[in-house]
Amino acid sequence: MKIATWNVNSVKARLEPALAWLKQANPDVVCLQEIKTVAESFPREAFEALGYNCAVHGQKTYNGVAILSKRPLEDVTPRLKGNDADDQSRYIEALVAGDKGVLRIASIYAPNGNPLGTEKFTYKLGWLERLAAHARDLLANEEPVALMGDYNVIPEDNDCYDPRAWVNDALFQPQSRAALRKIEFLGYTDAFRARHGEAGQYTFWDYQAGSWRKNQGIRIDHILLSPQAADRLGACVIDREVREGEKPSDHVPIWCELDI
DNA sequence: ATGCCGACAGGATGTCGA
Repeated sequence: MKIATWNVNSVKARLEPALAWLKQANPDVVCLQEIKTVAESFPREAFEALGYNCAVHGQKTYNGVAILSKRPLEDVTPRLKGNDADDQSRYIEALVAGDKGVLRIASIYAPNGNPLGTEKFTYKLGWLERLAAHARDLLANEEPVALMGDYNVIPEDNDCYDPRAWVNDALFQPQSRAALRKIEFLGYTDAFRARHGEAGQYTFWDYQAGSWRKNQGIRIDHILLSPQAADRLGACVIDREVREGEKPSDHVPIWCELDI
């Protein structure tokens, strides 16, 4: 099956480009982030017309995540456990069947965390800690799992155009990178890095300062696979040409093939 | 220096993103 993730930066503002990309890329499952709308206003019919079922954990104005799937979505679980007071919609998980097995898949929108020295950064680190705890619990099931989305973490120096430009940014702090690395050390595989060693492969380019034109991007959208999923990994590709289209998101889709 | 751009809510312009 082909699974993808894309921070669309408003599903309503991105509806036409999203539908065009879905028709062309034809993924079986898509995780969306920053849909910026409540479930009642999610443009469900437009996606259903392309054959997708929709699981939505929405929020007004900010955040919001969803999973689209051609096969039915079972065991749909919104919210990341570990803090009942957290009312930001940043996580939804579901179970989806493939031809050869079942995949547990999560759409993740980790907090940005800027500026440093504020509760926003503390919240980011706490959220990633909760994600790691949940990721660890999922490993006990020994099933294929894909935790995919906008982690808001630049893993390595070669995942940004200039490390010096990011040293004071929450996305590049040692604590943020350690939080992502902790999930990998549990046994999860960065699908893109498993298939590509080259530097300068980005999933986000800021709208400002001509970042896209100058290819000054960062790689912050990640597909993390449990061992049972990583064993079935095929290609992993960043659809960077989507950034060239009309009214683009500042993120582009990234997808992989799983033999499931 | 910390805007530049874009989306949102609301009906001007402040907040947020990364």
